[in-house]
Amino acid sequence: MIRTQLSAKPMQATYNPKLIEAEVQQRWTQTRQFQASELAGQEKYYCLSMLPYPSGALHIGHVRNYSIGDVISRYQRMQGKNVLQPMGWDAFGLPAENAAIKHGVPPAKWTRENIAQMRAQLQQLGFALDWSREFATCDPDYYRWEQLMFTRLMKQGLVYNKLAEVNWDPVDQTVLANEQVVEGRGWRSGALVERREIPQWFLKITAYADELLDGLDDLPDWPDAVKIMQRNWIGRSHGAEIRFQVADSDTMLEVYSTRPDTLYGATYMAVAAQHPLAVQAAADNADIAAFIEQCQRSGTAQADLDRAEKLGIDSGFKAVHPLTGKPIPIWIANFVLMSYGTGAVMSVPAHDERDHAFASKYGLPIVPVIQPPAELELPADVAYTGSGTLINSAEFDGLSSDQAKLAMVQRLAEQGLGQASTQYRLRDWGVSRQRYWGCPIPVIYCQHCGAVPVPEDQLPVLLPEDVAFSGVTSPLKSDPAWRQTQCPQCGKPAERETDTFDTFMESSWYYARYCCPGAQDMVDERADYWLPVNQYIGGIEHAIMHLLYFRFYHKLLRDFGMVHSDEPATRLLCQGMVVAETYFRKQPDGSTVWFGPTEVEVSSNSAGDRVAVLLADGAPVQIGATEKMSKSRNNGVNPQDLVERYGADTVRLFVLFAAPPDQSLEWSDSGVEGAWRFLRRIWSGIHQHLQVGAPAALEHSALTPAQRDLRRKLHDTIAKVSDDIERRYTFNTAIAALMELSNQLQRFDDASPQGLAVAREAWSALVQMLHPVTPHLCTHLWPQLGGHGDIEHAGWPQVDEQARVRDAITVVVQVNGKVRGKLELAPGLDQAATLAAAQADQNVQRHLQGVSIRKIIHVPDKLLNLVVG
RNA sequence: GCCGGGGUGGCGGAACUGGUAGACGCGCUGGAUUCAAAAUCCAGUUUUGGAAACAAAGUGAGGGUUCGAUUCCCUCCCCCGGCACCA
Repeated sequence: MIRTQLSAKPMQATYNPKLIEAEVQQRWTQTRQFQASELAGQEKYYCLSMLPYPSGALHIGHVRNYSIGDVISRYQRMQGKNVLQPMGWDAFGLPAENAAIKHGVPPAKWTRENIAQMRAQLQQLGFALDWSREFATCDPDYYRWEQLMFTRLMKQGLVYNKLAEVNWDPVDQTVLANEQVVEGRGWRSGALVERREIPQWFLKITAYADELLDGLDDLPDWPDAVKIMQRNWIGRSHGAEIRFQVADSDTMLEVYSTRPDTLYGATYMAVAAQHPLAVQAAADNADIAAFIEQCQRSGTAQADLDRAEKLGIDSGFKAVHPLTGKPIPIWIANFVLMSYGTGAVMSVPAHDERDHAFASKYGLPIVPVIQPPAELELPADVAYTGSGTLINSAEFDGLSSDQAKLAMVQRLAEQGLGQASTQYRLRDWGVSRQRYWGCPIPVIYCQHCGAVPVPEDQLPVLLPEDVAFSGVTSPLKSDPAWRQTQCPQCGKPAERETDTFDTFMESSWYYARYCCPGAQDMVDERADYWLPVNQYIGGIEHAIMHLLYFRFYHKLLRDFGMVHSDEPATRLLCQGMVVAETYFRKQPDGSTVWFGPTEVEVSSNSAGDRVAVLLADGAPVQIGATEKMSKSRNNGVNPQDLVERYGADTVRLFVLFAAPPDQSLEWSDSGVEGAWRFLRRIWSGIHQHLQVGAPAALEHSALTPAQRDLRRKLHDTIAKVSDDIERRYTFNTAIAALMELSNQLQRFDDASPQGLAVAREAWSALVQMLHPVTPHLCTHLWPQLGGHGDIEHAGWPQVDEQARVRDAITVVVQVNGKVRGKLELAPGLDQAATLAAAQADQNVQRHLQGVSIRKIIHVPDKLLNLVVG
């Protein structure tokens, strides 16, 4: 018999995770257990968890994400697959700049120290990661390829520059992220934020809108919620472009509408404050000028704009209705955005809620043109937004909405005033950020040649790392030596682009780079072995933006011939967030300081309200919303304390057991004790089992009923756990099933040779099934139970269907839908036999007295419902 | 505001395809063990009535479909995520 290093030692009576976890992890490192290579003869399985932002310390949300990935990876490995599970760092981004401001540490140094700390924490948790492929997105050897890609996209015409709005802090003279705008004010200065237009780079994701939308149909193993959200985000709609002439002028006002059938109901137009007509109107009208200025005074966040009061002012201009020829007023409105479509809309207050509210407020006419179906009863003074029959629409009266849409578009086309059009809600991807800690955008501005991509042989454009960072101006912008260069085309002095990329750029292609560490191009042929990703796992908060950019980038890589599939990941699991309460104090300067859950104590006051005090000074802090754990809210729970107290296996087991992965989890560590007790019971149960003696060979025909019961439980459990892990992703119910098996196994007290054989089969399978969840413990126990070799390569327990056959099943008897009895019956009984058994039951008899059975519903082997009266 | 998800015992959750509501775990109560405590083990634990058998109510609120609804439909309330510069 081959004895492994671990089995040579006698088993200790008590479970000591510290000892065995360190020992097992050391062995994994020595044998490079999880280093993956491209093995042609073996089926590959690429399991990828979203890469973390190195915020400084792992929080429970990370543990949840990576524990899920690790269970799937280890399960697939036990199924015989060649598994790749890599890890890296999404290392650029705002928090490093914030830390630099707060603590005076250069972002690069802060980031790299955080990475070292978090890597150590991940290793302590025992995830089966291939560390040989690790990288940080701030490594020049990573971002150089992203710069190369961008210059290639420029040459392909998939990149362009245009003016776009940003949040401008007029006091700090800096651009703010939406997150840095709090109630309309700059988070540090407290100044009212303004919208300001600056030139920015865009990627033409809209060129792929149709493919991104239609491709969702080819992703059966992505959650519906994600696909629906992406569909709505892309927002393909079919409608018409309609041109309204501005009265007494040659100017045409072009609008897009999905409801050309309501054209006769258009009683006014609305244009954005930045629209040329608005600017023109403001030139000789102080009120309009003041209104336009007022419109500038808000941030750019869409949610805030939607919630803001809808305001407008008459521009004084009139538009000519394209079909009636009548003049209608043109208003300037704060809810129309220049960056959307044409910056102008036609308003049909009778059939659009927002237009209705606006028209009511400003006394604009409301003309109904769609008659709702007769059976619909509608409250008065409300917009009817459905379809119906046309009225008040001249010769179009009587047509249905659908017919009218076609007819109106045809008429407009004949008159040269419009045509059918398909539009998308999706906007091109703005990738410019006015920040220091990001990937430099590889563009040189030349007075003669314009914006020129940095030639490939001059890449990467390195980000200087040893800088002093004040937080107001980017070191790139303030360093003339870095900025100044020569134009690659004409050789004359020129300036570098000082903006950096949106960090979504880095996280859009990292999955491909993991496949080919050290490749001398963006990716190489090894990507063809590993891609697409078999299982992608990450937070539901990434359902739209990251996952859309990720899909988009894959299509770009495909069109450059670098990958050969249409979608980056075939299966997706979105875990719910781990959320926790937040605690804060407002500073006199208007800023907010956030405190972590370990820094405060929460209790109830005499009025029964929850109050919190800061432990450090005993003074109260405010209790904020319950939100996802984040650096900015400081509400992350560090798993380190739990790992030190209970070991990694207990922590992994508990986060998986606490809730199904797709549900959000409000953090509380009560219950960790239960996970810990369970592992201790497994340990002591096996210890006792080994003490009793050696098991005989299993003889199926010689088993007692109790022995058969245990085997049935075991094989039911194998079937359930396999299904829960592989198909349902409900690790919580898989663990519950293993607990049930363990409970029955501990009660099974049978020292006979066959009893020990059945117990040994069950303990061994239990340890195998638990291995993906608590790998250290199971790796250690496997050889004790006589398992050969690595548990990773021992396969997955097989279901013995014979063992699952039952000779009796519970059938529920209902009378009028209420449970009145439970019968233990042989399987496969027909309705008559089941009814006979039910009528023999005393309690059922009681409920059948004095009534007659009117109807019988029989679900074989499950239920008998007697409808009586 | 718009899009997506959720709401079940004291708590986390289970019930997978319309068929036993509350698996599993935490907590709590009682008991065993102990000089004592911790740990461990055993029993109980949705609410109400009852010694029990059993009965009634019960899955955010209200309504509907059905022999039967946590599950399907409608209206509403609350919570969470996203909304294009947090990642």
